[in-house]
Order: sequence, then structure tokens, then C-alpha cells
Amino acid sequence: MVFETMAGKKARIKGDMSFAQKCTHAGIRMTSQRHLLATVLEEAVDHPNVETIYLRCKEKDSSISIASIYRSLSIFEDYQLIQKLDVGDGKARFEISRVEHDHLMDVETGQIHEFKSQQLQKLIEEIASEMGFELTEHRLEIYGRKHGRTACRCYEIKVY
Amino acid sequence: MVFETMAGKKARIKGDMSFAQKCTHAGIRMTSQRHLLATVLEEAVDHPNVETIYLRCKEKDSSISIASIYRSLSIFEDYQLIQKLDVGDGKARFEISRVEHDHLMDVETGQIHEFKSQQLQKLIEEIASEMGFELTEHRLEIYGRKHGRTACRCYEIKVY
DNA sequence: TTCATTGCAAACACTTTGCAGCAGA
DNA sequence: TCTGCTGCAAAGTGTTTGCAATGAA
Repeated sequence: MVFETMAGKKARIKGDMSFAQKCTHAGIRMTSQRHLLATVLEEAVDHPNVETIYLRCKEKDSSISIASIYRSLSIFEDYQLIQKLDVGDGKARFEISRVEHDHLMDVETGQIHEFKSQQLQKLIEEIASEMGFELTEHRLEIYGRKHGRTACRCYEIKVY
Repeated sequence: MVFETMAGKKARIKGDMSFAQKCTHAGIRMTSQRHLLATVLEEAVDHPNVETIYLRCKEKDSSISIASIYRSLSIFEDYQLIQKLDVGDGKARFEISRVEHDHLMDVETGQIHEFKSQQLQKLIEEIASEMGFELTEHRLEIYGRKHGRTACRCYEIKVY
């Protein structure tokens, strides 16, 4: 491809931005607490719940309050910079919005594996369409138990 | 098929049982409150949350307490006679366990449509397997907006 | 300078639990 | 009879909110 679209360029720039920069870019007023939160979210390699996020923030600034965490998470979510996850334990978990993916949870260890499947996405869209709907979103959680056979990782994109 | 397996016979008998009978069959001590709850669950054509279930029970016996509702729902769930649903509003909803199915929610009206897709089930099993897991369960919620075209109802099994 | 954001604590919403009395098998 | 169930009220848990002080733009 010789020409690059404006959208493509922006996307590339956006891809290089830090999470805090993305927030600023989105027009969110960045306080020191929100910078902290941004860093914690960015450094997270798991899917922390609010309590965990709060504790990680506290390590860096013990004066931060959980109310601010809740409020800022809610704002980041409104701007679609992060996504809320529901693993069924009644505690909200968060992750920075990346490519759309689904989750598989190991029922024995609680480990969450991320994966994506084009085929699955397509099928879900088809189902919605056949039922007379335009897909806006979906949420899929698979629960499973590790089996003996060595895994083929063709779908997997991340494991924690 | 000429011969019927014992399992098949049992299943057929089970299919004819009332929900309360299934509870008894499962070894659950049936009190008057639980009979009431069983009836309410059986009569429900929607996916009521605990509050709604409680109110429906109260209509028939105003002395029933919500604590008993919670406790009995939890027991019914342990015996896999009912299933908890999570539509993302923070309130648990329940439905009597029937054939496995998924849900599509109309984001504009909140209506919940049930559907099942063999193809989807198979794909999810495949994904789990390829990731090294034996599928124990899955939870899929599709969110969508009604589109103009008339729907082909090939997947749909129930609409509320 | 201005107004959104903060920390604190109280309020909230949903759910669970301790206890003494009650009732199903 | 005897254990498990009930209603009640209190406690628990995760989240939200009112308020006065603070701080980013």
C-alpha cells in the first residue's frame, strides 16, 4: 500500500500513545490520581478488580481514595478507554481496551486466558442478524478444565 | 428406535415432572415456601430477578421472607435445577434449567431473546479444546439493535 | 480564576448470616 | 422426633454520592 489514510495514520499514532496520553487526547482532565491509575492499568498484565487496582495505586500514593478509583474507572469506561469484565464473582474487573477478544477461565485455577476467533465473531454476527438484530456487542466467557493433550494455541492471544 | 434406554425413560418421566417434583426427586426438603417458589419459577415466562421473584411469591403468601428466597434459590441452583443469569445490571436473574441456550438482548427495549445454535456450541467446544481445555460451561450474551429486515427465526427459541 | 476532581464518610443496593422458633419427613 | 428451614434483623460486600477543600487548565 502506497498511500496511508488519515485514519490509518491516526491509528498508528494512537497505538504509540501511552494510556495517559490517550486519556488527555480524549479530553479527560488528568489529575495526578488519574495519571497513577493510568499507569497501574497500563502495567497490569492481568484483569485486576477494583480492590486490586486500588491497592496498586496506593503503593505509589497512599493517599489516593477508592472513591476516586471508582469515579475515574467509570469515566475511562465511558470514553471506552477501558472495558469492564464480569467473571461472575460479583466484582468488576477492568482491562485497557485492546482488540476485541473473549475469555476462557480455568475453573480449577481461576486463570484467565484471552483468545480471539474470527470465526466466532462472524458466527455471532450471523446469529444476531438472523434474529433480526444488528450486533452491537457481545460477551462470552468460556469455563473449562485443563485436559491432558498439549494445546494447540492457534486462537490464544494471551495467558495470565 | 425400538428399545428405550433407562436413561431415556427417566428423562422422559423427568420431562413430565413439575418443578416441585423435580426438587423432591433431587432430595430437596420441600417446605410450603419452596413449593411457592417452585410455582413462581415454573410460571415465569421471563427471567425475573430476586426482587421480582420475591414479590410474586408474596402475592401468594405475604409472610414469605426474601432471605428464604435467596436461600432456596441458592439451593435450587446447587442442584442445577435453575440457572443464574447475569445481564450486567448487577441483579441476579433466574430461570429453570432447560436446554442449553444463550441470550440476545435488545439494547433499546431490554427484551431478552433466547436462542440456541448447534454450530455455536460446537465452535466453542472446539476453541476450548484447541486451547487445551475441556469445556465445562459457557456464558454468551449478545447485545443488539433491531434492524429493518424481517428476521429469519431459524435460531430463535423464545422471545419475551 | 474557575469548575471539575478529590478524600472522607455516609448512604446505597444486593446478598448473606446468626438466632430462636417452627415444621417437614 | 429431629434436623433442616423459616422470618427477622443485623451484618457484609461492592459501589455510589454529598460535601467542603483542592488543584488542573
